[in-house]
Amino acid sequence: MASLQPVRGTHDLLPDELRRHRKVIETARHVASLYGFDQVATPIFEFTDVFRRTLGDTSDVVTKEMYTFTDRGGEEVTLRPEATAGIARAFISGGLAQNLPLKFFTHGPMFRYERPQKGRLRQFHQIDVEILGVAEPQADIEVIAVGAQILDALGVRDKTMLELNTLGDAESRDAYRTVLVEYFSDHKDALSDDSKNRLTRNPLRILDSKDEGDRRIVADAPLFPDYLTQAATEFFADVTGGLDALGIAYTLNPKLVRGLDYYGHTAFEFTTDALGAQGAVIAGGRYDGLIGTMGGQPTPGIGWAGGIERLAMLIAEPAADARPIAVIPMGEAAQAVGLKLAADLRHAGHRTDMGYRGNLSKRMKRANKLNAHAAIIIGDDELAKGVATVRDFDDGEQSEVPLEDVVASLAQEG
RNA sequence: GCGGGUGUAGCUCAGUUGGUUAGAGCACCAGAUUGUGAUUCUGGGGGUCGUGGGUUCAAUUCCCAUCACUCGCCCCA
Repeated sequence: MASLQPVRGTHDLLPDELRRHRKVIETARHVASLYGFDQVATPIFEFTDVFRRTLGDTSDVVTKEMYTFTDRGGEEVTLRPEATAGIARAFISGGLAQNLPLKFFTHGPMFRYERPQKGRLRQFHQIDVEILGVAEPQADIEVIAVGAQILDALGVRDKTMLELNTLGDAESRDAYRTVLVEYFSDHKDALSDDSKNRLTRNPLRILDSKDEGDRRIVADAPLFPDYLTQAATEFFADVTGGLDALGIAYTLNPKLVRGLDYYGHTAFEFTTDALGAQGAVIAGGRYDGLIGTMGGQPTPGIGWAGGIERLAMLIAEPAADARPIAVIPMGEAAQAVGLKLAADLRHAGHRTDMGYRGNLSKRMKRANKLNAHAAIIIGDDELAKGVATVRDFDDGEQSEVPLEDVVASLAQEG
C-alpha cells in the first residue's frame, strides 16, 4: 500500500479538481489573449545551470528546493521550479530578439522540493505571463492589469489585494543593501537566528521578518525610498500613476521583497488571507538583468506567475460539463442501430454515452447517474416500427421518434 | 530543513478506561422491478483500526520508530 501512494507533495487531478484547474487556465488564457499574449510552452526540465545561474546561488529555490538529477547521458538536469528562466533561455536559444517586444502566456507544472502544506506542493501548477523587450513602465502596468482582470474574471478579485513595491534599479538597491547590512550588523546579537542567516543571504528579507525582536529592530531601520535614485523613483511613479488611471487598487508594501535574485524595480503580489500561510496567488516583478545574465543580448522583462492550485481553491465551483444523452440499445439487432445513432449524435455535437450492459433498469440508472438529460431506448419493438423511444429525464415524458429524426429532434431541444 | 496536531470502510466520522465476531451515515453491488432512472423497501460486499517494532496472558487502544496528511516557521505560486 505504501508504495502505491503518490510521491509526497504530488497529487492526482481527478475530474472535479481538474475542472477547477481548467477553469483557471482557460480564463487566464482568454484574458491574456485579450492583452495580446501568445501562448508558449517550454520544456519542464532544463540543464541545471539555467536555474542556478538565473535564480541566484543563495536563493532557497536553488539551495534546497530543486529537483535535480543526472540523466543517462550524464547531463545534470533540473525539473523547472518556475517558468521565467525557461522562457528566457528559449528567448536566447531561439533567437527571438528579432521580434521584440514579445508577450507570452504559459502554464504547466513546476517542481520544488518543499515540505507540503495547504496550497503548497512539490509538483504544483502555474499560469504565467511575461513581456520581453519593453523597458517602459507601461509594461509593468499592463502585466499587473492582466493579472487583475484574470482575478476579476475568476470572480476572486474581492478575495485578494494587490501589494506593490519597487526594488529600484541596481544602483539604488546596492546602496540600500549596503546601509541595511551595516545597520543590522550593529544589532546582530539581537536578531533572530533566521535573520542572522538572512543578513548574508538576503538582507532585505529581514524587513519582512515575523519575529517580534526583529520587528523592533526593523522599526528603526533605514528606509528604501531614501536610497532610490531619481530615475527609479520616477519609474515607480509612472507605474502607480498608470494603476491609478486604470482604477486598480493597490497597497504599497515597502517590505515586499522577492526571493529570486533577478528582480528589480516593480515587485508585486496579489495576496489573499483565505489560504493560511500561503498568501500569494499571483506574484511577479521586473527582471531587466536576467537575460543579459544568462548570456543573451540584454533585454528587459517583466512578468508574473500565478498558483493554479491556490486560485482553484478560491474560485466557485465551475459549471458542470454538458449533460449527456444516453443511447440504450436492447438486444443484438439494436446494438448496431444504437452504435450508429450515437455516432450521429456525437457528430452533431452532442455529448453521448452508450449503455452497454445490464437490463434496461440498470442502464437507466447509469444514465441517470451520468446526469443525462435524455435516454434513447432502442429495442425490438422500436426496430419493428423504425422508431426510438426518447425519454426526457427531467419531466419523465417519453415519445416515439422516427429513427431518422432523432438527431434533429434533440437539436431543437438543445 | 525546524516545531505542533492527526491517521478506524471509497468518503465523513463514532468507538474501544487494553478483553470474544470494530460501528453509523453517505457511496457501491444485488433484489423488489427479466423494457423504464431519481424516491422507497430489503439484503450484501468492503477494515491486516497508516506501517514496522516493543510492553502485555491479551494491543485498534499504551510506548518507540517510520510513512502520509495537516497547522505554523523558513521560503514561496
